[in-house]
Amino acid sequence: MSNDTPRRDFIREMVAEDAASGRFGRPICTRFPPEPNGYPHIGHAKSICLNFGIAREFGGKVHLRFDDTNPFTEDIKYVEAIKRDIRWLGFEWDEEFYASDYFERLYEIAVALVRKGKAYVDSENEEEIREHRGTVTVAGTPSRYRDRSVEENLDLLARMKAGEFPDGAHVLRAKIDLAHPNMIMRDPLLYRIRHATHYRRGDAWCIYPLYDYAHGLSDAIEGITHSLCTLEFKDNKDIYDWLVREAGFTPPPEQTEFARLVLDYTVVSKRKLLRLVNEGHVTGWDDPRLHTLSGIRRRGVTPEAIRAFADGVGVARKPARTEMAAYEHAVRNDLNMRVPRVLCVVKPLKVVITNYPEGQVEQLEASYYPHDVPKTGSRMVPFSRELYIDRDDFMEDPPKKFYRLGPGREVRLRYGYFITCTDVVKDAAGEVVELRCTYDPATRGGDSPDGRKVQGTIHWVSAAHAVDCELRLYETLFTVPDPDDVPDGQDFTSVLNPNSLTVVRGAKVEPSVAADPIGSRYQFERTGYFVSDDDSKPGALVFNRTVTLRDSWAKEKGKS
RNA sequence: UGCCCCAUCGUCCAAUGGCAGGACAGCGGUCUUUGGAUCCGCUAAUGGUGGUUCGAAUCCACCUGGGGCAACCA
Repeated sequence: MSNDTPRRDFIREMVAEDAASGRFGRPICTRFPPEPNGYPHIGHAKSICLNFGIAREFGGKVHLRFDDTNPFTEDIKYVEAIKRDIRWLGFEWDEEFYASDYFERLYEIAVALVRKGKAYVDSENEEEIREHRGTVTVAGTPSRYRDRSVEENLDLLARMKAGEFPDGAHVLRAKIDLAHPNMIMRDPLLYRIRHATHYRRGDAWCIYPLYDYAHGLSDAIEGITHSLCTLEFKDNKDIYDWLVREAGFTPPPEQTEFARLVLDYTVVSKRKLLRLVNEGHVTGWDDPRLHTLSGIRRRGVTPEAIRAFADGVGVARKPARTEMAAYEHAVRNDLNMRVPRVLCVVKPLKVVITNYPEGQVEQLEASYYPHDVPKTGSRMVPFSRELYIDRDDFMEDPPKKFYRLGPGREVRLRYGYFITCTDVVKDAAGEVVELRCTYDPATRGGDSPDGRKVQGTIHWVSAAHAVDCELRLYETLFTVPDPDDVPDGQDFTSVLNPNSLTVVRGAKVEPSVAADPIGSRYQFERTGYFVSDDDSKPGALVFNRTVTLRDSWAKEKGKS
């Protein structure tokens, strides 16, 4: 786990109390209950960390339960993706369950409710039911079928199950109160008819329980103690409690709500993700610009970083938005201690070292890690007469605070030599195409014996040895923190960031990385953290920028 | 408009009737063979009005503001 002394949020305090008092007479048991109809995202990660974390911290168990009660939308491919992503995050469930395995038990409970007069078959159509439910300010009115006899209800329910009726002909509803101030309690629907093939149960069933019915009872059946969900289910707690009580579960599991994670500049709803994918705004569910766990993974973020981020965000009841800076901090903080540094030139500018012997190649030792990272290792990087540096590291007419190369200036080539720019070569259009420099042979490795200081250190590669690569530079997918906060008549697609992806071809990376496997992470010194992409091939390397380095020069530039 | 939930630095989270604190961001400095990292310092908050109390961010009332609920979705 990423932390040994987890923050005591209000949920953990409650669980600690319940564990100490023995309230449930059994070990703490939580659950993660995804519906297998989409890919897990950063918001799920918070819930996973909470539920799995609590089970671990309190010596309890955690169940992975697929809430697969809607045959229209669910698919086995999503259960595989969800399992893969939970494991990637670093968690393993104690038990794996499916709500669809409880269909028989759930049906028995429904029959019992009918027998008790607590549920009835309603034969009004969808529209009538909606109308009769009333509104938030006006009470609903009972269905004309509400007072059917127990016998008739039992008969109808059995025939619904037997497949005698078409979709929509009848529903099973709890008999509570059509005037209830909580809309959820106005005789909520328990079962609907769906002649559809379920991805696990096939055609065994043609009636399917709704969320409110299946969820609480599934918790109760499994002996869940703490059922943690997001704020929007607060009103559903009434029906949750009603059902587990009517079904006779004691002590009943307790639902507690917390605020979902909302990350600035992102969207995670399945509907919106689907549109982004289908309309081609992104390349797929694992597009590195998306905050699906598959996108995050492809972007090069580690599970440890996500866990640290989730811990840092905390758990509370207040709906909140989290700044992207907090996320990026967690990512950099993790990568800083983890990945080797290598040299990569993004926009190459040729440099000829005029006093360096033609044809000579030196191998210079370059540490993989800076002095303050407790890891060791190094590789040799070739140095020769013709190099590339980044265009951004040269200015013909540099301002005072620009510490890099300019005419007549001396800088250090990282792990290399001090060089001084003597000439600037331009093409017919006046663009700088080459720099001519001299090097100081006494500064090999980057130190000058005479104690002479240079302002700047820049990265470089040897022109003849560097490997061409493609860089994919990502920015936020949206231009505004809240992509749903747009003028009337527009939606989140109107605030897509046209610069969310910049593909750089012809970048030059040092040869040491040429044969590394896909998924290898690096810091390209002074540029950012990168990971080799799934598309990367030997001879056609592709790197995703996971996150930039903090850049105080960019800030300084912005001031003027 | 009925019911429910919520309200602390710019952001996120603490303080559980007794000195409002941490993290991120920002600003300034230190250090530096990454304008990275580190280290140091600074800025910055209890939505409002009443009440209870020796004492209120905390308890109560009202107000204001934000969010959720009227799918045969979850």
